[in-house]
Amino acid sequence: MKCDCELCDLKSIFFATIDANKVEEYCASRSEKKISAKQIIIKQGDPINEFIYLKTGLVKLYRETDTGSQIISIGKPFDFVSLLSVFGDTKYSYSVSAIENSVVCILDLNEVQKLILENGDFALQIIKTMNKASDRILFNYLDINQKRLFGRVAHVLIYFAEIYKSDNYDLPISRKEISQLVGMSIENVIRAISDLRKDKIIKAYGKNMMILDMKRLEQIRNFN
Amino acid sequence: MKCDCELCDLKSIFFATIDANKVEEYCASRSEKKISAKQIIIKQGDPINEFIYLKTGLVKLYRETDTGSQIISIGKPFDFVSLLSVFGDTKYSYSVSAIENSVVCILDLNEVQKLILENGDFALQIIKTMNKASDRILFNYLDINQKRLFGRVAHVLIYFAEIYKSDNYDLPISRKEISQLVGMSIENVIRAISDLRKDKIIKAYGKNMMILDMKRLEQIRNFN
DNA sequence: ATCAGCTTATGACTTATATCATACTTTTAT
DNA sequence: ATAAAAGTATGATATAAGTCATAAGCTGAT
Repeated sequence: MKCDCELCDLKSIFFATIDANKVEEYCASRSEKKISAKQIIIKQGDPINEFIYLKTGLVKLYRETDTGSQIISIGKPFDFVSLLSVFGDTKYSYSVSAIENSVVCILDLNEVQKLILENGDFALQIIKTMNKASDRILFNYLDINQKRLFGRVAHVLIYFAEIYKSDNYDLPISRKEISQLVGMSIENVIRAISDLRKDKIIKAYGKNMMILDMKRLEQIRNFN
Repeated sequence: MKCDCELCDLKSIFFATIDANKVEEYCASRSEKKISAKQIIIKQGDPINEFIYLKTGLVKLYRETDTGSQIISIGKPFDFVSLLSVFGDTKYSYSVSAIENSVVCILDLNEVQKLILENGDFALQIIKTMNKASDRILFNYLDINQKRLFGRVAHVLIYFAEIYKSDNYDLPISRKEISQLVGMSIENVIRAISDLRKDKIIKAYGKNMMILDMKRLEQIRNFN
């Protein structure tokens, strides 16, 4: 199997840090797995022995708590989905499931560790990439937490508009999942979406989402 | 300057991964800096060119936002205080200041990077340590966010009891800082502490904090 | 084709938290 | 030593969010 993803961070790191002939070797050792929407990729409590990143699709990182499910982050193509605790723990403390049909690339964790041990350039690049990624998750969380209901919902709607690079897209997650992502009750999330619709800031029909007034939506995100 | 901290993670990593004669070299190249309480160690926006960890004392990692100051985490001895974004960004996106008189160890970031490039064992250990540390910050944050006012305040009081390994300690931070740490208003944090005192779960006089009924406080943390 | 179960939706009501006002205490600066 | 500023404290009130109840619309399994 060849590494043929144009934008793959890991491939970029491979090519930037490993001899060309060895790259093939690593690329060949990886495996690809198709995951259909709603299927689980990583289960909280499972032993960590793979290094997984997302090739195409969309996934959610979440954890089960006494009070329900809490979504930690949405994983986009080329995100390291096994990012959290992959090198720091032996068991996953969170789950990952596909919210769209997805393809993940799977490398043996030992192989990646061996590469880190043997190749300093690779190690440094991995550190940089992971550091950046975990920062993004944390600061995104800190940002959301500063906001109130409407700001949080607006944040999510704009977030997906950026992922899909369009103001008209199909929401990949349910209202309930939005509520788990922003930490508000499902009823209030639905109400907020309804109100935004009534104010003609969005057009929302079921999963279909159309942002009619991005300026105002951004204001709501920034000031609510 | 020698590395003489019994529990220093970095020293442990040095000794576990570097030739004994080279360890001395790295230990010598580091510098120690005394920071008195309330002094700033890292300022949001500053360029990142040092790798800093805490030798003694206590620090807070925080960031300034439109709505005020948000405390991200409390740094304990041997925590990497420049953990976030140190390898992933060029400028600090948060500040660090001492909440007790502290001593930090400072290494040149280039030296650490060189070490990562040259020494795979060192690289892997650093990745593991940092991965673990940033996980702890994120999951602590996720935990707090599941709780309501009383649970959050109880969480903080128990947190410091664990740091000081005692049920009777002086709070290193003000009520206001607790409010910035748990994301609730200062008045309600004060009220919660007052109520816990009235219920004889704690004895709080100014900064002095004495946990009288740890069982109940833990219950409050876990179920509120 | 139909029923069960989930999602979306909305209203009524409750509760948690924020905000405002005020007072007293402690710390800091001059 | 004293004034100013910051921290602690508490009550009253406003507001945001949660919860409960109910219903209509989808979706998936049999």
